[in-house]
Parts: sequence; C-alpha cells; structure tokens
Amino acid sequence: MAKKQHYIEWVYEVTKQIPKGRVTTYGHIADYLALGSARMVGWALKQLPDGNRIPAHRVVNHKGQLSGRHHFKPPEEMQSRLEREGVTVVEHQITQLERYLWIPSQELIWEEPEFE
DNA sequence: CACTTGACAACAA
DNA sequence: CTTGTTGCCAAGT
Repeated sequence: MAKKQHYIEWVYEVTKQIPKGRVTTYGHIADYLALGSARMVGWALKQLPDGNRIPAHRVVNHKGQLSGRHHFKPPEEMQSRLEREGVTVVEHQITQLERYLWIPSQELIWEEPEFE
C-alpha cells in the first residue's frame, strides 16, 4: 500500500532494524518516527500476534527495564532472548544500557561500533 | 459521549 | 535517591 494508514507498520519496520545484540527504547523509536508519544510504540508492539518475527524483545523503556516482558509467552522469554544475544539482564533490567543502546536516527552513521 | 488504562517519558518536588 | 504530576494518543469499558 502506497499510503500507510497506520504508523504501526513503521514501528515494526524500525524494530526489525535493531541489530542482534542491541536494544533501543520506546522513546527513541517514537522520536525517530515523530509519533509524539512513546506510548504509541508500546501500544503498537502490544498489537503483535504471537509467533511474529518482530524482535520486540529488543525494545525496552528508557531505564533499560523489560517493561513489556509480561506480554511474552512466557514472560521470561524476553530476557532469555536478550541474554542469548549477549545482553546482560539483571532484575528485569539491562545492565550497561549505553553499551547496547541502538538509536534509529543513528542507523545511517552506523560505521563502526567503537565499543570495547 | 465520559472516563480509565497502558510494553512511556520528562520534569517537579 | 524517591514519589507525584503532566503530556501524549489509541483502545477499552
């Protein structure tokens, strides 16, 4: 469809762009898509059907907490997937969020990790 | 149609 | 540091 009636699709597209082992926040996606509200991102992801191929587990809130874990089956699946990708999660929160954070607007300047 | 809820976030106190 | 308030927008009741 030439004209997307729903930005929800955009949220899904951006989410699919998150590299493995990386994470981003609702706020950054909302800002990148200019949704005006980070809640729209959470709302959009909540609409995802089970068994989807969207890596929604890579989206956390600005504190790095897995606030959407209760929407996975089972809830621990979100943390399991992250840890499987090398992301450390403690007490439902990602440690060293800055280390894994991936910002949509920076996807173009994605040249070298520069990480340790 | 009015009010509440929510996978959020920024800010005030 | 913590808790409370406000802005945001769609969906549910």
